[in-house]
Amino acid sequence: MIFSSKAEYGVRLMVELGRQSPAHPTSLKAVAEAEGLPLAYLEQVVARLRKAELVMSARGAHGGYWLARDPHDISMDEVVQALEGAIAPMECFVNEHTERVLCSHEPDAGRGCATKLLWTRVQGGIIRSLQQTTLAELVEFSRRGETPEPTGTSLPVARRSAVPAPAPGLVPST
Amino acid sequence: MIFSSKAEYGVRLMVELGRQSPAHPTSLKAVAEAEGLPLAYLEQVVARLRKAELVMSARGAHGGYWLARDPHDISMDEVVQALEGAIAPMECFVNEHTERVLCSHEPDAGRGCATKLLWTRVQGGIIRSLQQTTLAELVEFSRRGETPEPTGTSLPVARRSAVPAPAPGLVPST
DNA sequence: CGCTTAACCGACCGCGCTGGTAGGATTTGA
DNA sequence: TCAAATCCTACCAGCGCGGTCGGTTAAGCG
Repeated sequence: MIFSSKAEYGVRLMVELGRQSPAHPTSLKAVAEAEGLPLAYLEQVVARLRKAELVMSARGAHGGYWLARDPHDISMDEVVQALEGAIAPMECFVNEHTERVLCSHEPDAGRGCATKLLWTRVQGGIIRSLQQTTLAELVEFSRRGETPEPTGTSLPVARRSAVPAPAPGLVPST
Repeated sequence: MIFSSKAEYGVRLMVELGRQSPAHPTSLKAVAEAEGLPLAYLEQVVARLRKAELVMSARGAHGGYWLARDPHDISMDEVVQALEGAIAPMECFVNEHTERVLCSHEPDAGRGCATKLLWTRVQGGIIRSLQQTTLAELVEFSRRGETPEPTGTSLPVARRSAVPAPAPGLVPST
């Protein structure tokens, strides 16, 4: 799997906060009950969002969390990165050293590294998808149960068939 | 990380086979030595490619492996899928049931699932990147050490700046 | 025929990460 | 002073990853 539960829970938490008015803080307990998630684990998740300054917090009774910025100004690549760490297709993209997998992705002897080309394209595809989605979109989507534009923030959609359909048979083996 | 070493090794193996003339089989040992990979582990990797009918094999002395099809007709999403299994951002995309992470991605009560929208877009981004890359491209890239078109199979490249640069600061925390 | 090469197969295994839980300390409002 | 909440650290079981090992079968060669 590409993303861990931290990403799932964290995004849901952000959406939940986005659904609230930013005036009053929302307690984690409320979110945990609304989404059916373990409270103690949510604490770890929200800590990452706080360190990334995506949410703010108030302690004590009637404390809680709220979005640090307008949902329209929060792109999901920030959120996912805060939760998951670096978005990289292979280990060597983030840790040049200290890795197990044998990887000669350095530009060795002028010969191009074919796999690095591939992974770089994939990384670009992922990051673009995340950057083009704002938290506001997800909040709105969670309100209506309907399908908005399938991709892109507010780009001229038009050519829907350019996307070759999210893979016809992409959930088979293993 | 998104991909495991199986993907890395498997893709390298496919590129290596693509560099050979398809007439005579290449032994795993030769590939292992050329790429500096553990032979015994490569066996497991190539077994997946064989089951997916991407490579063919001959046993016995002077046996080995070769590509089952022309590199131009092999898109990398087939290869990666054979190696990694389903390309899914979250567990529930592949196993509707039998999962640990709490995930209510079913269309529950008409309310849209915001995270599923996001993960679907990401999945689309990945799969598009993989589909648009052919093995032939990687083989050619491994011959010349130079950078060809940064993305797209053989599309009119032109607008390179359409890609918002593979993330400026996307390798920080964790 | 026997030797060598190499594909094929299945069992095993250490390590690190994931997905939590437990318990407490601190801050704030009532 | 009590309750509600954030905050922080430590701990833990399970399992997937990245291999290794040993053996079997099949084909070429002298």
